[in-house]
Amino acid sequence: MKHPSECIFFNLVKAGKKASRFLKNEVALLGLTSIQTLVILFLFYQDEITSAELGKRTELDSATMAGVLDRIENMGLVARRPNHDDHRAISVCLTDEGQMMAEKLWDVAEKANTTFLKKFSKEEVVFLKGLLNRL
Amino acid sequence: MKHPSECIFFNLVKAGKKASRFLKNEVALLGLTSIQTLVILFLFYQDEITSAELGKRTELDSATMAGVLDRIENMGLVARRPNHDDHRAISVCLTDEGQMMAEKLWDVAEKANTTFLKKFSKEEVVFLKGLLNRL
DNA sequence: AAAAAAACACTTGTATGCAATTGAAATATC
DNA sequence: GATATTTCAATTGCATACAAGTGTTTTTTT
Repeated sequence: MKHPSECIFFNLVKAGKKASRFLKNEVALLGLTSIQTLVILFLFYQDEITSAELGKRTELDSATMAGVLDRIENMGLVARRPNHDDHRAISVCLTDEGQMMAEKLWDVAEKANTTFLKKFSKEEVVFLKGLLNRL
Repeated sequence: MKHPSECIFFNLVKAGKKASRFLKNEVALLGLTSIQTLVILFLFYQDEITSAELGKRTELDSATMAGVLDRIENMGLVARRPNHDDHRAISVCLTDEGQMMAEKLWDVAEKANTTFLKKFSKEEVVFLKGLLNRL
């Protein structure tokens, strides 16, 4: 390593920030952040899961998840419901408003993916995602 | 996009977090975070630069930079010195203690890079870095 | 030279990111 | 069946991330 800019940790953190900023700008009109968007997209794919399960899928720990849920719950997009199978757990559910928001977010996210990856060929995208998933 | 886990923003944010956590664990013994480490490595490569210049190189905005510098300055690793060419600016300099720390950090970072990328061939690493830099 | 615009470092406020801890409930062990 | 361990959701404390704004100094424009 001859220069810190060759450090893989720097490269990956930088790329993550760039991605987060880009998505944030795309969803800013809807009043959400990039992380709130990702949480809602995962709920849109599968609803009524526990906070722990949602945390595993989105890669958010329970401390961060609590805050994110507080905020999107206050916006009326999700609801915390008691879980009858396990009294320690909660079920996180999209409200009707949350469902409508999720549909909009899905469209925005798909377009943003395309725009963000415009310069890359399909093969490059597949290769990039494959490498990232192996980290 | 059939599943939110295919979203490039999710992939990149996740990879950035994984990288940050890995480096953080490697440098934890030295009492530093991953971002503090990267800032010191950039200073080790070129010392006595302004906060703005350091921010450009490390991709930290001035608000974040102020906090990071406060902390590593309190540890005695860097010093803020007046800039005689531009009275608005400051010069950020490694102290003697900071120099010694930087040498240790460089070694740790090099080893961590190797460990983190163990599964990947040289060609894959070059390709990955190339793709990340084009984002 | 005077006025306007830009750059520099910093602060504030809000949103993650994460280690460590808490209290309650479920599971494992004995 | 009583006890120990684990799991769940949440909180606290500290470290980024970043938009917006401040006061000071420099540069540009007129």
